[in-house]
Amino acid sequence: MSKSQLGLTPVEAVACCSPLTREPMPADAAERIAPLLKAIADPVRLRLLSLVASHADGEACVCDLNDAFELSQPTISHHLKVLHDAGLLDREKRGVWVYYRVRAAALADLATLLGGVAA
Amino acid sequence: MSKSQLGLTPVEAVACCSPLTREPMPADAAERIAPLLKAIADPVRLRLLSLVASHADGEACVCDLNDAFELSQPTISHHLKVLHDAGLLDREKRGVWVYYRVRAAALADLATLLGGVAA
DNA sequence: CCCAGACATCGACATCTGTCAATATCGATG
DNA sequence: CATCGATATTGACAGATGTCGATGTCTGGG
Repeated sequence: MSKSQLGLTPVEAVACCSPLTREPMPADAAERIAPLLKAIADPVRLRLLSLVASHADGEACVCDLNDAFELSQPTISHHLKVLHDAGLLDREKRGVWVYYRVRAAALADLATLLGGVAA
Repeated sequence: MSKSQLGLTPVEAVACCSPLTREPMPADAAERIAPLLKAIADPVRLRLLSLVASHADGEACVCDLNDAFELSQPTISHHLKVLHDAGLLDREKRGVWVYYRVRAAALADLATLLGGVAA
């Protein structure tokens, strides 16, 4: 609970604090952005993103991705799903194989946003 | 386990895959970066970072930060510790009060790195 | 020297997360 | 249509994470 609800007069606001020079990130924006960051805040998923982006034509099939890690196939599939659900990877099935592609715009937006916080 | 350990000759490499056009992020880099992303992948910590950066002189005292959330003081203290341990916030005690300041360079590095993944 | 206030640490708890083995689904092929 | 290979889904489990109340540690003032 905030001190301002204790019936103090405004004048009693303590002197330790500096004023705001701009509006901080609103709570709803933070709630919207945090899941995207959670999606990439894992070493395996970071490498998956980078690996997909490093393939010719910007796309990679799952069999390539599986072989790049010492992890079970379901685990890689799970990480790909997390990235896809977050909107960071596009998914396309062609015949037996599934190809993933990086949504560059989404990543770029995140990068811009981070730069903006530091300003 | 990778297919290449099953005794297949190299020629049998399946045809579903496209080649790499650049080196993907190395595992050790991913292990180093992921903790930084984990640190900011939380709505409260995102708002804390933004709130500190939005204060005059780029610093804010904890009392200001506590009042901005409907969370207990230990919880805010915990989040500040996470950000500080990650190297994203500097901490300075002046008298009774503690002031936090954003390490802009660290955030900028992260932003650059994200932009680089999409490339 | 003791007290009050600012902040951190501790211990506990519910929830979320990463991982695997087992199994299901789906498309090509004989 | 029976089967095989490529991916996805499910269920289970250990460990990490966010939150709180209680308590500890400083620092300045009486």
